[in-house]
Amino acid sequence: MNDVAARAGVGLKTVSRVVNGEPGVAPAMVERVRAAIDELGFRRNDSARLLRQGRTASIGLLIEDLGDPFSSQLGRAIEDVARERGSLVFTGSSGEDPQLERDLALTFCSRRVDGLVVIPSGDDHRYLLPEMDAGVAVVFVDRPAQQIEADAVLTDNAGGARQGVAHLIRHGHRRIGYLGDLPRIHTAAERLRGYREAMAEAGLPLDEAWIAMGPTDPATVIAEVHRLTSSGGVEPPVTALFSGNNRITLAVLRALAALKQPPALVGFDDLELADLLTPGLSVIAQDPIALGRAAAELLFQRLDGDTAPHRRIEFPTRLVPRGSGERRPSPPPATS
Amino acid sequence: MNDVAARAGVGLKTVSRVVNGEPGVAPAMVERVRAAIDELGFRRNDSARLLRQGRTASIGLLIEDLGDPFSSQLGRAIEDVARERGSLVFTGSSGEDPQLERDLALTFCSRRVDGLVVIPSGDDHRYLLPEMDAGVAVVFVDRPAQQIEADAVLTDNAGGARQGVAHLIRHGHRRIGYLGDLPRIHTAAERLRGYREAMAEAGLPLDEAWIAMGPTDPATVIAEVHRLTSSGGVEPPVTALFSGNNRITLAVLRALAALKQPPALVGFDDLELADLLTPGLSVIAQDPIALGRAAAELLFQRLDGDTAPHRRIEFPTRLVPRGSGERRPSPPPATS
DNA sequence: CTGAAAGCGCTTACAG
DNA sequence: CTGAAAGCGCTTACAG
Repeated sequence: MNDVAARAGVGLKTVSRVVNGEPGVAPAMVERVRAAIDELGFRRNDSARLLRQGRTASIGLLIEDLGDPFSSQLGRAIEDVARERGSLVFTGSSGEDPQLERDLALTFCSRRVDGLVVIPSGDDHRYLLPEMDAGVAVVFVDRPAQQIEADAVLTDNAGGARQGVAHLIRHGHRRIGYLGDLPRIHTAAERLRGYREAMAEAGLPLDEAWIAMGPTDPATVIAEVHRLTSSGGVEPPVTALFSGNNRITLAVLRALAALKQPPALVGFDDLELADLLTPGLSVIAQDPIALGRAAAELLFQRLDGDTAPHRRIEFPTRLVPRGSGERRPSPPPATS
Repeated sequence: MNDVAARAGVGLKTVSRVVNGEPGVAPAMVERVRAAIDELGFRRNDSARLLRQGRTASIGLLIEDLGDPFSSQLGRAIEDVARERGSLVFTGSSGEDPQLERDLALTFCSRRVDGLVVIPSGDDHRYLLPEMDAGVAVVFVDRPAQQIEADAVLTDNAGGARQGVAHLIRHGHRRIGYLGDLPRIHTAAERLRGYREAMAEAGLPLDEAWIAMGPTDPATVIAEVHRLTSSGGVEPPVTALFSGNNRITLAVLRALAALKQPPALVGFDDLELADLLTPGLSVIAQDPIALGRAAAELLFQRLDGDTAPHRRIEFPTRLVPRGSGERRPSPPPATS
């Protein structure tokens, strides 16, 4: 900018005015400055500008894995809102690692992002308190903050699981297996709660052996499916399964493909090809785009000065019956 | 930092030394500065630091749609490399809109990102020349730059399509339909070329009516599938289809689900549930993670000062036979 | 309508 | 081992 001013033979402030389209500059001056800008190929350095203005017009998005469809659709929605608000977004994948989540969050804060949208992995977010006190707006999505009070945009996880399990019960199932993620993950715990509630509401007994909360790698999930559905495992086998997230559902589908009489199945989270399977996959769908939009809008509301108490927004789920969840129970092999 | 210096009763530079862990500070001083930092809750402002250092330790990632699995997996790979290099990444979805691509790219450049990784939508990237001259490193992925010379990391699109179509020919097909994206998109044009080459190599005649390059919304694709495969459309109907990308493949699968005698199908790009369909979906798979890694690594090589001529890296595709592409031709309805 | 001075929060290049 | 001065590229608050 200095160079432009020198070249045009004007003051620095005049260049600044022209660059920012501020009024009150003589047309001849504007012309001279414009020419100098073109000759020098000048472009305003927004980082310097924002440093002086005391904000960065950027937000940080902390997700589990950018490569996961749920996260990336949520991210896209946030990106869109940010653009409407003239903000740029930094993304960072924590890979379900609390330490990495913390490092990334603090790195973003060191860059002085205006705000943070986070799908948390960790179970203690007190490390964010100093940052929030310093004025960084923070909104949690998909899972709430732990150990601190903060805005949260969530799916009704318990309600969704209850809805899915009730659907299976309505189709005649009494022994229903549940495959979920580690219970330390909030969504996993909530969904398990929904399963228990649905069973209790229907007055059905529940055998703890029907519940598998654990690592969700395909091998483990497949082994659990076998334990739940074939003789040699739980006795009598379950006639239906509820799977707690899309990764688990994928593994369950692969396990069921090998069975002659597969149990009924409802999965939490929709999958792209779910309607093209035989039978179609019945799911409890959540809406990552709605979650992302709501989170970003809440964040910008806070940045606009909204200091109302922390909000907790909850989105309902949607049951999508496609076949797999409407299969009737087959009599247990032992009795047939 | 000024406040910390005042509080600790030391010079600004001493605080800077402690904060950055530079050697040569008396232990007692370090202690005093540390204490002041804790009391004030001070955190270094990296944006200011980087402004002084003349770089931003951030790169821009310009993709078509963060919500698309191909883009987001590629993005995740770039994120990982960037983290290894101490860089943060801004993401922006251009939504296949050249104007938006340009706006986003220039916005990133105004923030003075060190480099740009771009999956281009537009057909003229001369707007980037001034930025590249100013020192911004740019690497194109998935599609090459247009009208300018630049580094590019690509998939062997023509080779992949040729491989897929040859696979169909090997299984007895002679009339093969091709459903692709708009030919102005580089990958679409290349894949069509591969189709033509495979047909020519096999000495098969090719009817231009077998080719549908156009909008890829589901309704249009489904209509084209009907035109190609049912009587009343091309005569005689094709016995196999090659679909040019994952979005098209999805629509084709939905159209085929309604047919009693579906044609064989090979799709470009893999899909998550492809192996669970009946029959399994045969695909030409590309590797978004390898593309992303290679692009990011090339970018950082450039940032490290590598000034070798522009490079063009091409990754091979992989044919994954799963059933749909191995179906033999059924005799055309007219002859049966 | 125009511009010189001070400052955003840091680091660089020096001097002591 | 320590720190005062200048500067990164802009804007803010003023004075003319």
